[in-house]
Amino acid sequence: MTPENATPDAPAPGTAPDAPAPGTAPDAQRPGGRTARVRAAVLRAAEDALVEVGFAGLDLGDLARRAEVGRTTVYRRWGSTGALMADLLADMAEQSLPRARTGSLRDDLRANARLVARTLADPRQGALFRAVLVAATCDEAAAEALHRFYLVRVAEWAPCVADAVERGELPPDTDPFEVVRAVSAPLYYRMLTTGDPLDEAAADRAADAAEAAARAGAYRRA
Amino acid sequence: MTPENATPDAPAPGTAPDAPAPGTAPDAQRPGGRTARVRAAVLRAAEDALVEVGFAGLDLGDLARRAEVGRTTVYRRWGSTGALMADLLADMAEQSLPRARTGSLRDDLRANARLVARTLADPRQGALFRAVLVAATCDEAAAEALHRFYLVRVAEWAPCVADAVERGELPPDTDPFEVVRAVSAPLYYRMLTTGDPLDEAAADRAADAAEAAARAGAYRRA
DNA sequence: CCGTTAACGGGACTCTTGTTCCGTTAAGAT
DNA sequence: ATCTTAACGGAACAAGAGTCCCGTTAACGG
Repeated sequence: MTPENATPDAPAPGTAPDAPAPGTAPDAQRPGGRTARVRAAVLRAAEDALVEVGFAGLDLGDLARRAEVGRTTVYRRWGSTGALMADLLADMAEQSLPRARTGSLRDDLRANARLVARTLADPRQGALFRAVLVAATCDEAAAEALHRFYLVRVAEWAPCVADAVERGELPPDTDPFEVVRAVSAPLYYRMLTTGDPLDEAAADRAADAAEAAARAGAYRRA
Repeated sequence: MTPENATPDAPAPGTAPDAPAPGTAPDAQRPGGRTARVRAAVLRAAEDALVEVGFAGLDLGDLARRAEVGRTTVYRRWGSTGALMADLLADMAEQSLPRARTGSLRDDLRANARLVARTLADPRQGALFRAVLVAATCDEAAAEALHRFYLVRVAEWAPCVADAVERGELPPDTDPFEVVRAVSAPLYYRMLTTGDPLDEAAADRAADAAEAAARAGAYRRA
């Protein structure tokens, strides 16, 4: 993500050397300094470009210019915008913020809802998330990366719900993942299908609705 | 939508004649027979193409070939894929199915949830909806058309909730639109962020959760 | 039925996107 | 320090998307 402090051993996705001869060595090539620097610069440029022109307007040639990298390099290493998005999502998944621990289900869910709403409402982050969602509907690899990304995020917050179950606030067979998803869902739906703003009121309503439904047992397993 | 039985007076969106001279007549040109036929053929072709290659892979030249229409015509009348999607969405908005009237809030909401789930799970309809959502995040005109589309759909089902309020099943100041949206939201969220199937169980859970939250007063106004 | 002109359609043209070729640079091993 | 070669980058090339020009077709008004 960030240019310099990227993990230097970050491996490119499924990439073959220049001439992918049929009998080449299996894997693990040369991920050191320069390669990592190029990757970081391109991913950073991709973020900028996504915010400005969205996924549909993404052009690998333009990316190369922004990242001050050879056009050929970008085409060779990622090949398609979808593959690049998958790589970017893998990078994003490593930056989840830690969940809240207020001790109250209501406040934990509200904290989550407000975080999501703030993220989606933020000009840069919001545009980035929309672009990434778009990419996932266009490219299979990006879709898988996106699913992993949300799995990581939801798993981070699920313990809030599990703790509430433990405390007896919710039915014992409540599915924590479903409750966390129920908090985000209305916010994403609103962003996509209406032009209404994602303010704190909307966030709190989403959290409270999820909590009420969970208490009523709407998210019990099987 | 369908090739032949399209309304013959369907107007193209904001379109100027071949040479948009500054002092031309205001509007309402010549929407008769041929024009309407071309529009229907192109919109139909657009649906097919969206299902096959998605919004990102949409190419106006290819559309012209599919619709057996001059390439120039497509570029002139719509100009961009976004404008074409806006036109397609306006067309789709006229085809809402009527809401359920079971007399029970629970069954009405379940009927709505199952309809949404079936639509999104359908190979053709689902792909079309995903493509349209993508278009809305890429193009301002398409976004507005999409908002109108969902407003129409939600308004069709809102009376189910209003009737339940009338019957005393829900708090009197419940916002019917928000309840209807709460039914769809988890289904869209699931489609986008996980690979899980949209089956009847998921639909029923979405409906029941929305109902429980509504009963608890989570969707009261102000 | 006839005239006017909005709208259509073919073909040439341009500019952008993506690929290929090959020489250059620097990572990693000895 | 030196060698090997993975990975980078420039330039030429091919393919395709979008635009322009201008002749043709068919709505709509009289």
